[in-house]
Amino acid sequence: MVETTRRREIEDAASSLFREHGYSGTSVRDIARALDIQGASLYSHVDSKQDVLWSIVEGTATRFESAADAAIANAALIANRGPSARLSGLVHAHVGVVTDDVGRASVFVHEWRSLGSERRSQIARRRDAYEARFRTIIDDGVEAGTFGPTDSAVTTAFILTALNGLVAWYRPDGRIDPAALADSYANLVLRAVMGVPA
Amino acid sequence: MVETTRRREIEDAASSLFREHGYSGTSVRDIARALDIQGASLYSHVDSKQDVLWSIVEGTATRFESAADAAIANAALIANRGPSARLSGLVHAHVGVVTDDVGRASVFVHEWRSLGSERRSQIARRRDAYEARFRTIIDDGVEAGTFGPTDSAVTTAFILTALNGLVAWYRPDGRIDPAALADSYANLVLRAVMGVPA
DNA sequence: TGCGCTCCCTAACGATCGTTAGGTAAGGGG
DNA sequence: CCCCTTACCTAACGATCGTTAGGGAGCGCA
Repeated sequence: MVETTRRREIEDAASSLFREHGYSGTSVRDIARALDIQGASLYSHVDSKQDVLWSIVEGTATRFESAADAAIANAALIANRGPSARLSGLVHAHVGVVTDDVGRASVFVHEWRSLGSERRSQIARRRDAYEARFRTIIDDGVEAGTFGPTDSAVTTAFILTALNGLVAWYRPDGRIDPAALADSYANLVLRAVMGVPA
Repeated sequence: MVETTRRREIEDAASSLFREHGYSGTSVRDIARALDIQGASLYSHVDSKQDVLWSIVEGTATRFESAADAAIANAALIANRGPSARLSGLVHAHVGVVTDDVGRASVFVHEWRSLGSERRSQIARRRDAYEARFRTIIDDGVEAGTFGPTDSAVTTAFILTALNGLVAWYRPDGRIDPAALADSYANLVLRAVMGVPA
């Protein structure tokens, strides 16, 4: 029930199981088996299965928000950075959070639907606010003429789903360096929003 | 057990339930309730719950493949179409399949992991082949100098996850016309792959 | 009229689900 | 030495899971 090392191990095991089989495809006994204990023993550390999901989702949401905050603060520090640099910063931040812990990021992206309705709508609101950061920058860029004219809602959705799609294929033991990946993704995103189409 | 109208109604109901709650989050009795019959009555039309999932996934895989085939055949017909036009055709085809039936497309994208291992790996193979069509065109474009230099594996993953991300937010009753959406997405993809970064 | 076919029913099966109750063994601090 | 805490156990609960068995109502065709 308290925050211990064991609690983190439980959430780590749950993250990779939730990622692979989904929340409802994973039983409490599955999580316990990954830790070599009995299903009922989990309840010494955890209030409920929902409680575990919530910890993972809430914590990851906060990590995304903090990373975006830092990126924006950093852009403000180096004064007068344009929409391109700010968008690039957001992309780097987002990719960084994903590559830092793909399991938890994947659960955040896909399994928040399994939350109870109050918590689910809280996450939905925070997601909308997060998405608005991207859309605002895009609107700014379009207005300034830095970016080509677009439907900013569609463009934002395109970009964010592409970023979140990382959780579907990124593997930390793969051949791709996280920093290089963030650069590639930032370039793809920037080219997509900049002017002059085909 | 045979292909009837009822069978299609079952798969339609199952698609939207699988989309909303996932395969293992949806019970046979849930599907039946959507059709106002008893859970056990489904088994007059269906061999198993897995059978329903397989029909949806397999059928949708075929629709994606056919649409891509048609797009490529069309590009070959109008001789000498370059990588840009061919990539644009693939994007239009993909978006068309998604907007045509978001429920089934969503199940295809997310729930194929719930298939048994033989069927799951069959779908994985067909997905790889489908993805290769995109990557081949991108490689061609890079070689021809039409597209900017990139890691084509990363770029392909970026594009395909962005396209598949449509199932997360597209609503057929929304304000967005499917044809206009396909155009927007094709433009975003083309700009992303074309040269001259930020 | 009667036969078969389609569609759906109730009842029940064994398994598994999340969760609770109550107990035990080990270790550290008074 | 005793006590408290931490970490785990076994056993069991009621609910729900996918699925099967067997039967009945309605319709079309002989």
